[in-house]
This record gives sequence, structure tokens and C-alpha cells, in this order.
Amino acid sequence: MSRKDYHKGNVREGLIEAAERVLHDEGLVALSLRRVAREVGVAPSAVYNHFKNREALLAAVAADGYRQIAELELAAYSGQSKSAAVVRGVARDYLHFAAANPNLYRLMFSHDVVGYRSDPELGQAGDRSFGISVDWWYGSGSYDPGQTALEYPYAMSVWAILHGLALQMIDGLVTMDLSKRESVDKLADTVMDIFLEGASLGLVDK
Amino acid sequence: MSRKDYHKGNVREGLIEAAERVLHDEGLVALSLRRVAREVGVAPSAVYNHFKNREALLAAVAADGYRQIAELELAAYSGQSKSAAVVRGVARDYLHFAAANPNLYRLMFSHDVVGYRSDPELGQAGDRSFGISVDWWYGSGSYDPGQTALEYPYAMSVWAILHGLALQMIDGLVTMDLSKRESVDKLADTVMDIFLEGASLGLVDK
DNA sequence: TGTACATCAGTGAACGCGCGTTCACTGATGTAC
DNA sequence: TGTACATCAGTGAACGCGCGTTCACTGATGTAC
Repeated sequence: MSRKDYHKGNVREGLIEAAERVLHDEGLVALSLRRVAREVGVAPSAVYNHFKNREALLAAVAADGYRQIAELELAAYSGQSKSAAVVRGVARDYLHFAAANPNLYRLMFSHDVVGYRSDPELGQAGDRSFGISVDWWYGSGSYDPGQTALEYPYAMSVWAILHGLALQMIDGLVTMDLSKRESVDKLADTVMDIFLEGASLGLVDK
Repeated sequence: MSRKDYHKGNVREGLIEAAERVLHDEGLVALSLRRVAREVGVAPSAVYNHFKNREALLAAVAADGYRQIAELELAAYSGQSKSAAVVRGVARDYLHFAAANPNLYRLMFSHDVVGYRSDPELGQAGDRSFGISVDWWYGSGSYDPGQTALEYPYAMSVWAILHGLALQMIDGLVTMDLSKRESVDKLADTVMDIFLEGASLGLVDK
């Protein structure tokens, strides 16, 4: 057993990266603790030095996903005026993220991780991503994690429609080519048009 | 082995009912082929006389869910004028269904069943529920299952926002009491207001 | 500067588990003549 | 009306599987004196 077999120092990060890779390429069913350990070249039991159990490892991966969404929102929202164009941009980015990481996106909202929704890391990452949207709609500093999402109806509604759209898209409920940017853009634009202008426009006696 | 042990005649229905019960009460993780067989009082292998495999059994359960949604839509849409009030009503009913059957709702869109999306029974049940909505928005007989959902942007958008909302609700992303009708109604109303009137109203420079 | 020792982060063997599925089988039922 | 027989719908034993987790362990590292 050579010196470098111990205290590799980056096993935790390695586990998360391996988990993300396996999740991306083969889906949640393939994402077992043993598989991830194998990928990193470590005994299954070694994982317990870094995570309480399998669910905690999944939660760390999910938290990473929320952080990516937060980054994307920050880039699209920060310093931008409250125009419909910004919302359209966020919608596109959001859907592109989901299209590029369908399994990660599903995991983020999966019940396999729901026990950790109150876990500091995952909970905070989730709150932050919603908070960025709230602050844009209602003014910087508006977001209070103690409030229910319904207190911020605009932010809540955008999230709802994006979430539904993302899942329909990655679950194959809309016939389209997920890998084509233009297809994803078109989906986002079409639906966000209606969302921004109001579905009543499609009704006879609005 | 008594006479009634053979040709019970309703084993298939029994399996589906048992599966729905287990799913409702204990979730998808508990929903194994062996468990369902046990509930019905039949050998695990007997299930294969009625379903190709576990996934096919799940697909049958999911199809049943779609049929319930179709019924609910039919009741709310049929013969109704194209008014916002009807949309609001459907939204409430849709969310009530998801709130009452969270595990079933999740299964309907789960990847554990996605291999059967093209299965006649499940696929048709799904198409029908979307078709009812399409026919209301675009006129009776408008729906063509061969078209992509994007061809019907209004129906698609309502479905997206309801789907997202339902999942956020049952996945605990909105702080609320799922068992209270008024809470669910309020969630539906708040978000559908924005959806129907247009989110641009919340923007400064709309 | 050495040394004793606590702690950290690994190992690998073992556990029990329930699962989906296959198999050869058999009794009950329905049908053709 | 009987009878031969195909088919249907069960049985129960067995398969191999990979899983999450626990355990006693040990070598490497860092720290106190």
C-alpha cells in the first residue's frame, strides 16, 4: 500500500464529481454509493468518512445543481432592468440547463433527496436560487427564506412555468430535439410569450 | 388447493388496485412486483400472466392516473365557454388531484415508466388528457396526436404551469398544508391570476 | 529535535436484504368432435 | 353426452444480483511537549 493511497485529499470532491458524471451519463438508477466509490478507486466504506450515507452524497450533488442555477440567474438578472426581455433570457438559460443536465435536474427535485431539503447545504442552495429571482422581481433584499413562496407570486409563477416546462421537455412530453439550441429556444419563447402577455388573450370572452 | 385458488378472474384488476394502494400509502420505492403480488395473495410469478414485467404493471397504474385527469378535465371543460373562469376551475381540480395522489402523480411522469410512453395504453391515455385541453382551446376536433404539443401553445402553456405547480406543491417546495382545500385553491388562484392576466403586469417597463 | 500519541482516512471482508425474473410444474377450464 | 386435449392461470423453489451499511483494522499525518 503506497503512500499516496492515504490522504489523497480530494476524495470528497472526487466523489461528487464522479457522482455527477455517472448521473449525467447513466441516470439516477446507476448512481449507487458503491458505483461512485468504484469510480474514484476507493473502498465503499471510505465514502462514510465524507458523507453520512448515500442520500447525503446525492444531496451534495443536488446542491451543486442549485448553485449552477443560481449562477445562471445571477448572470441574467443582476443589474438588469425589469423588462420582459430579461425574463425571456432567464427562461432560455433555465431550459438550456435542464436540457444539458436532465438527470441532475430531476435529482434536484427528487424524493431521493427530499429528506435533505432541510439540510443546510441543500436547503440554502435552493433558497438562494429562488431568492435571486425574488430580489429581481420585488427589489433587492426582498427575499426572506422564512416566508412561503406564495408571498412572491411573480417569482413563484415564473418558477412554476419554467419547472413544468423543463420537466415536460426532458421527460419527452414535447416532441423535439433536446440537443438543438434553437428548439429549446423556440419552446421557451413560445410559452413565455403567453406567460408574459397573459393566456386570456387566447380566450373568446376574456 | 381449493377451486377458488384458480382462475380468480380479477387478478389483473386486483394487482392494479393493490399497486395503487401501495403507491398511495407508501410511495414508489415500496411498489415492487413482489409486494403487489403479496398484497393480492398470489405468487410473484403469477404477475407475469398479466403483465410483461414490473414496468408494464407500473405503466397500467400510470395510465389509470391519466384517465382520472382526463375525467376531471372533461367535467370542467366540456360544453363550457372559453372563459378564464373555466381555466381557473381546471387549475384547482388539477392541483387537487395532485395533492390527493402525490405518488401517483409523480409516477405518471416518472422515468420508471417512460419506456412505456409509446405503449398503446399509457400513450393514448396521456394523449387523451392533453387532447381534451387542446380541443377546448382550439375548438373541438383540433387535436392531432401526431403533432407536437408546441402546435397548441395555449394548451401547452397551461399544462406547463399546472405541471410545475403541482410538482412544487407535492414536493414540498411551497410551504403549505396540502390537505387543506383552501390552501390548494389559493395557490392555484394566485398563480393562475398572473398566468391569465400576464406576468408583464409585474414589470416596470412592460 | 525527537518522540509519544491522538486523529484522520483509508482497507476489505462480511452482513442481510429484497428484488426481478425464470423454470418446470399442475390443476381447472373450455372446446372440438 | 362424454371424452380427449389444448390452453389458461396458477404454484413454489431457485437464480444471481448489487445494494447500503457495519466492523475491526491499520498506516499516515499532525501535534504537544
